Formats: sequence, C-alpha cells, structure tokens
Amino acid sequence: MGNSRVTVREIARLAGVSVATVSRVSNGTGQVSEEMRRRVLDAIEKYGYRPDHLGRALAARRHGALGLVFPGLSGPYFTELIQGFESEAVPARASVHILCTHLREDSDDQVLEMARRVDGVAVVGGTISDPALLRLAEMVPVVVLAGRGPETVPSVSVDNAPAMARLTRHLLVDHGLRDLAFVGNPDGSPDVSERWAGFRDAYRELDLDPPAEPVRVAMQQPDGVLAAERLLTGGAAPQAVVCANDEIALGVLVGALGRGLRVPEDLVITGFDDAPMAALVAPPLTTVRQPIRDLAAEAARSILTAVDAPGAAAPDSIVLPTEFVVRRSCGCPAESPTGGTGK
Amino acid sequence: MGNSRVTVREIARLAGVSVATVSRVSNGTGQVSEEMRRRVLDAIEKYGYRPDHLGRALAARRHGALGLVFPGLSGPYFTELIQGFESEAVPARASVHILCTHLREDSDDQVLEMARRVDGVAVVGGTISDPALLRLAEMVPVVVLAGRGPETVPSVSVDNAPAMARLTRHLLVDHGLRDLAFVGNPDGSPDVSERWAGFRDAYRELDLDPPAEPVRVAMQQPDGVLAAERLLTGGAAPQAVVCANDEIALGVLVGALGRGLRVPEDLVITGFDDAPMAALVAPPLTTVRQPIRDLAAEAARSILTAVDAPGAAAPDSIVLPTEFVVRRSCGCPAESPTGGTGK
DNA sequence: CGGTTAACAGAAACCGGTTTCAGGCACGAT
DNA sequence: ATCGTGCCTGAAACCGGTTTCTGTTAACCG
Repeated sequence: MGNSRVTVREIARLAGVSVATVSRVSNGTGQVSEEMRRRVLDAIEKYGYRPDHLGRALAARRHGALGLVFPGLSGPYFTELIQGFESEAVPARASVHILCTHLREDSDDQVLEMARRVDGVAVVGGTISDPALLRLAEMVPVVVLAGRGPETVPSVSVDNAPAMARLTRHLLVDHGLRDLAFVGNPDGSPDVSERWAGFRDAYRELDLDPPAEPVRVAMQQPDGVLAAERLLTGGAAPQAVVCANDEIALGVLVGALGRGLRVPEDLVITGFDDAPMAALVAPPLTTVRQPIRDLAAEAARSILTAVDAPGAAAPDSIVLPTEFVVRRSCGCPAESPTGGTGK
Repeated sequence: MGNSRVTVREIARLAGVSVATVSRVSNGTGQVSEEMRRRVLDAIEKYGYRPDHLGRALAARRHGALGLVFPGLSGPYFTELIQGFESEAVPARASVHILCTHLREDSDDQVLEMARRVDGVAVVGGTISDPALLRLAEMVPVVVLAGRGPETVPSVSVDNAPAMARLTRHLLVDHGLRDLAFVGNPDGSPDVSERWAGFRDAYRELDLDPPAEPVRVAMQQPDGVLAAERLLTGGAAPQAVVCANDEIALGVLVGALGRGLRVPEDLVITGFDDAPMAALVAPPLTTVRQPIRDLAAEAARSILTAVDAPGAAAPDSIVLPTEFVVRRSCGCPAESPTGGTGK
C-alpha cells in the first residue's frame, strides 16, 4: 500500500530475516531458499518497498546518471541529439542530467559541478573550454559530441569538411557558380569551423580563391533571416548562400522570398543536417544529411562502456558518414542528376 | 592536487581532527575555533577534498535535483521552457533531470522511476496519464507545466482560452471573416485543447456556428506544411487558418506561399507563442505572446518551495497573462490598429 | 558412521557524508 | 573554592542500501 518511507531493515524485521537476505532477494543476487524468497517478496509487496536510489548509489559508488552538456540552442538538431542520447541511456537505467550553458559565463564550473553527480558526460563541441574538458575527463569518462576536444578526450562527430567540400564543389562545378557566401560562425562550434574549412577547400582544389570571411551569425532560423538582410541589402548579392545548417538556410530562404527573389533562379541556397523541414519548403533544400540521433546514441554508448570498464583505455574517436542530398534549391531539376552518397 | 577519491575521514586523520569538525568546516555550520578551521582548510586545500554528492545527499535525504518531463518535441517553445526551468534550478544548486516520453508507451513507469531520483518534478501537460500524475504527487512535489492535472496537483499555465477567443474575435469581427480553420490536435495537449475551446467560444459569443472539427496535426513546422496540404488542396480552402502555435503557422505559411497564395490577401494565417521567427517572416505573424520562460521558472520556483517546506499545503495553481500581438498576417496594415493587451 | 562440501542465513563492515550528544576546558560569578 | 555557563571537540549513531565473511545445516561420499 504505502510506498516510500520503508527501508530494508524494516522489511527484514517484518519478514523475520536479515537485511542481507532482503537485499539478495531484491537484487536477485546470491542464493536464497524458496521459503525465504517467498517471505521477503510478500513483505516487499505488502509494504510497497522500493530500494532507495541514494542508498543503493552510495553503496555501488555509481550514480546511475549521465550528463549531457550543450549550449542550449533550439531547433530540431538538439531535439534529435537529446532523443538519441536518451535512447541509449534509458535502457541502461541511467537518467539524463542536462546543462544548458547558454549565455552563462560560469559554465566551466557548472560542468565540473555536474561531473560530481553523474557517471559520465557528453559535451557538445564548443560548449566549454579545453582546460575544463581536461579537468572533467580526469573525474569521469567524457566524450565530445559533434566536435573535437584535446587529443586525449574521445569524440564522435561527422565528416563535416569533406561533406561541405562535396556540396560546394557541386555548386562550383556542376552549376558553374563562383560567388558563394558562407553563413555561419566558425568560432561558435567545431562543426561550423570544419564546414567552413571544407567550403574553402573546395575552392582551392579548383585553384580558385575562396571568400575570405563568412557571414557570422548563430545557428537558428532568425539568424538566417538576419544573414539574408545583410547579404541581400545593398549592391553585391552573392549567387549562392551556403549555410552552416538547415535552420539558417530556412531563415535565408524566408528572407529571400520576402524580398521577392526567386530561389534557385535568382539565388541558390543550401543547408546542412537534412532537418524535417528541408524537404518540405519550396523549393526543397539541397543539403547534407547527418545521422544526429546515431551520433548521440554512439556517444552515450561510448560513455556507458567506459563507465562499466573503468580500467580500459579511452575509446577511439569515431567519425560517422554523411550523405549529400540534392534537391532543388541548388538549381537542380526535381529529380537529382548527381545525387548519391557524399565524400 | 589530486581530487576525487579523498573522504572526510582521511581529511580528518590528516588534519588531526574528527570527521565532525571537518564536516562543520566544510559546511560552515556550528562553532569551530580559528586554529582548527585553519588546519582543516589547509588539508582540504592540499588534498583537493570535495565532499561526495551521494554521501551528502543520503544524509540530507535530498537529491538536489529536479525533474522535467516533456513529450520531447522540438522547437523554440521547449527550449525556452528548459532554460526558464534551469534559470531557477541552477541558482538553487539543483541539477535538472529530463525525460522525453516521446513515442514511448512505458512513460508512466519511467516518470515514476525518475521520481525516486529527484526532489520534485515538473510535468508538461498531457505527457502522462492522470493516475500516474497522482501517484507521482504522493511521492514528490509535482507541478503541471502548461496544462492542468487532477484537482490536487498544482499547475502553472496561461490564459489560453480567452487569448485564443480574443484573436478569433479579431478575425471574425474586425476582419469580417467567417470561414476559419483551426489547426492543432486538442487531444494532444491541454494547451491546444483550451485554445480550440477559446476558438469556438468566439464563434458562439457572436451566435455563429463554429467549425465542428479541427485539423488534427502535431505541433511542429512540418506538421503545418502537412496541414496546408490538407486545407489548400481540393476545392474548399478556408479564408483563414488559425494555428495552435507559431511553428504550425510557419509551416502553413510555407505551404501557402509554395502554392502561390498571397498572405494575407488570399489566406489569413495566425499563430500562438510569438516565437522569434513570428516577427521575421513575410508577412509577420499575428499571434499571441506567452511568457514561456516565466512559466517554467514559476514551476521550478513552486517546486523548490514545496521541497523546502514539506509540511505546507500544495501551492495554488497560477495562470499567467498573455498578450495579443497584431501584425500583418491577419490582414491588418503594418501598424496595428487594434493592438494592445489581450483579454 | 565420519568427513567433505555445497547451500544458505545473518552479523557486521562498508559506501561517505551529517548530526546528536556528552564531555573537557576556560572563564566569570558567588 | 565551587558552581555554572559557554564554547569547542570528538565518539558514535545515522541515512539506506550492498557485500564480505563466518557459521550452521543438510546432503553426499567413501
């Protein structure tokens, strides 16, 4: 009936057995006779005993919790991230602590504080400083999610640079465009930094001079609108806008359409992520699909194994493949002529 | 130097004092002579002692953590929610556990499981069953966030129905429209349910017959695109689409624009939330601003006080006001003629 | 029938803190 | 000199579990 305030010792007393036996029954460990097991189970059932999480955690020296640290940005990307992470954590009976560091200057400390409450942490790339990451790593298993940390900290990420180079090459070669603008802040996240690098690589492979500067904005739709404002107002609008993610691209698209431009005739726009909306807008976005869910799931898995095997060496960093998705916003006709897998 | 594996008893031994004194110093409780305090602080500093969270939590019978349960939907709404919640939790030194129940059928159990690891829980309305909510409430302080639960469970929400009635009245009376479609699934969340009710109320106040059925879709941009497809394909397109939130509205807008419709000339569209994008699209969205951050912060505050005062009666439910925001998607000219505060 | 072994139960130690409680000491008042 | 009276301090109990380790009992074996 009642439920919470009942302890092992009470159950032991009520069932006329020792606490050790109660513990054994409730965990299914060790050997217990049928008779004892019955008595204990009856008492547990009758008084609604549930072992206290803290007591158990203290004894096991394990919190049964994983931490996820991210900047706190909105959008489908982070939703997928969280869900992918949970999809691994929940079956492992680990709860998920989150920390949005967004706009807080003391985030390094807060992450360290979090580390004392969880068994392992996944940190989204670019969220905290490298020194903090290292300190964190000597407290609990850590993995950098979408990005890279110091050499010794494992990470899971995607092949951003090659993928973005592939996309950019498509615009430069297949569509013969030359004047491309890159929208996104390379200093803001490792992902964007790598994409910006890939973007410039594509130019250099063709012996062309890449743009010197990106249009530095954050990663959400409103930032795309802002970027469109900057790019499309005044004289020199580019032929194409290569965006660091789909959300920015959607924002740019809205901004362009709102100015009466036709896409892709007057302006080519591309994204990155293949968010759900990418296929639904008019025109549908040419973009790069990345396995966000898998990424986060992989991170959680990696942490969980590191937690279970405290001795083992840090797991390797892994890089997941992406897929180039050609749709119409780049100027290709409805069915993709050059579509296929990236890299 | 080193950091984690050092305990009170070690510090006590090293400093030549008792564990009680170490505990007193490290917590600043009780009376300790200057001499002792020095010795202990030196040892703490030297060996990098940080009290273990589990030990402390067990002794205090308090987890120092709050739970936040939501369906796992994407979008600016939930981001604001999380950040508002954290803005109260973090200063109170409580970490935040999250649980996305999205698409999982065993969510009731998982919520109950979470309750054993936190001091209190905020549940987004419509996420778990009422019986589960009641069971939850007898374990820890609970508040329903954006919605209502059973009578005995406090909630924080906004004045959805009056706000939506106000907006609908604007379309019916000020713009003389009659054929409105409501997009959103009233069964999916209490918020939508109340908005749908407010929508119909506006009709009835004017002795008009409201639409019998809403267009039932989920709450994200792609769902809005889907709704646009259903509404605008075939003969009978409505004069206006009243959306349960801004994201749906944005989706509908994209769908409408993609079909060559002019907004608001050919089709009026309204939203709810006043998300950042609402003001940035062309045309800007007429919508209802709700204080999402405050809502979540209020929920966290309410739980924290309930945790601190275990005896006290459950706090009252509170309803925060919204604000009607008139922009151009309803057909109003650039400057709002009837703007102002709602209700 | 004696001896070995396996199965099982419980007392006690342990995880790492906090808190109660009793005692020692110095001081001032009587 | 005696008695309070505060101020500090530390031993021990406690929070609620798990686990080791010892001991008993019964079964099995030669």
